[in-house]
Amino acid sequence: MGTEGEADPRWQDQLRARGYRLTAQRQLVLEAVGQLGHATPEEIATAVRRTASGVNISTVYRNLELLEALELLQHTHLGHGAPTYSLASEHEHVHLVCRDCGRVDEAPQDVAAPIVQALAETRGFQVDVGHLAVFGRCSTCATGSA
Amino acid sequence: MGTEGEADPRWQDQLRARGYRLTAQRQLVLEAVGQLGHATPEEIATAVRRTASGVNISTVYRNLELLEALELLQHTHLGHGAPTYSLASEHEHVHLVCRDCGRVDEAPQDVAAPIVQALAETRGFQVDVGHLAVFGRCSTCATGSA
DNA sequence: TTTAGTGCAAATTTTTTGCAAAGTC
DNA sequence: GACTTTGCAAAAAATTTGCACTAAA
Repeated sequence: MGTEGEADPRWQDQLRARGYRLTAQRQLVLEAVGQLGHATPEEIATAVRRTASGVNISTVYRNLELLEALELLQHTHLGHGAPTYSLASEHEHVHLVCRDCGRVDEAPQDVAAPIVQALAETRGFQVDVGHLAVFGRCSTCATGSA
Repeated sequence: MGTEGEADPRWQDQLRARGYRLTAQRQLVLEAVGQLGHATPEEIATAVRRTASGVNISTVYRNLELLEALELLQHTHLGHGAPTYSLASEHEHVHLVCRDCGRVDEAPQDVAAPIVQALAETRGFQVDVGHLAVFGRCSTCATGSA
């Protein structure tokens, strides 16, 4: 593992190869997602604006959609209505969402191997591990109460 | 397994015991959720209105919230922004969401047993199996294309 | 009768869209 | 220069809230 919060350096070529253009906003959105980890569009917009003021929220939305279509990003529904985005290259893990404190932790994808295999064998269902969100209570909250 | 689309018959007492009242709208919402399976607030409202015209969407929202607080219902985030509700008593299964056709299938919770155990042991994380949504491609979509 | 619940309409919040101006290739 | 992308403002969706009225207990 060497990539921490960094997207595949060739993403700019991927963009151009498909006729899209490289813009500052796009770079910033991708960077912000890489740095933030799991972030909602709103959070991403805020982060982006810390660098370049005046980047519009709709631009963030449009770029998140584009970057996801290019498979540079992926989104998962972790909390309530808020979708959270992260780099596709970092998505090879399982999300652990604590329903009490709301914190999002990560676990290596091999913990999911048994369920992946079981579903593939019994029903031919191909699990997208990067999208796997597991809800429950983290150790901190579990020991704290009940 | 005997309960299909039916809530615990004592739910009315549970309501009253906590000082809430039994209303037609509440009954209808609970029934609709039981019949629909995985349904968004909008779908539930539509279903309810087939029986009693004129039930307001905000009433549906308020009752979903209440019934969930009473643990008669539970919601999960399966698709995009839409939370889907189902009876708590039927929630003892894993949701399989196909990212191509969008269909939601169910698998018995034991397929999740290994991951539940692994997370409990390695990190003390208590998985809420009823909330587990697994994304991927169903057998139909998987064989159809690539 | 007392207090909770409903309907309705208005306010929020979140996301999308149209279009002229600015930017990239 | 041609064609994308952006910013802005307005439009849509999706939820939530305030309040007078209705209804359950």
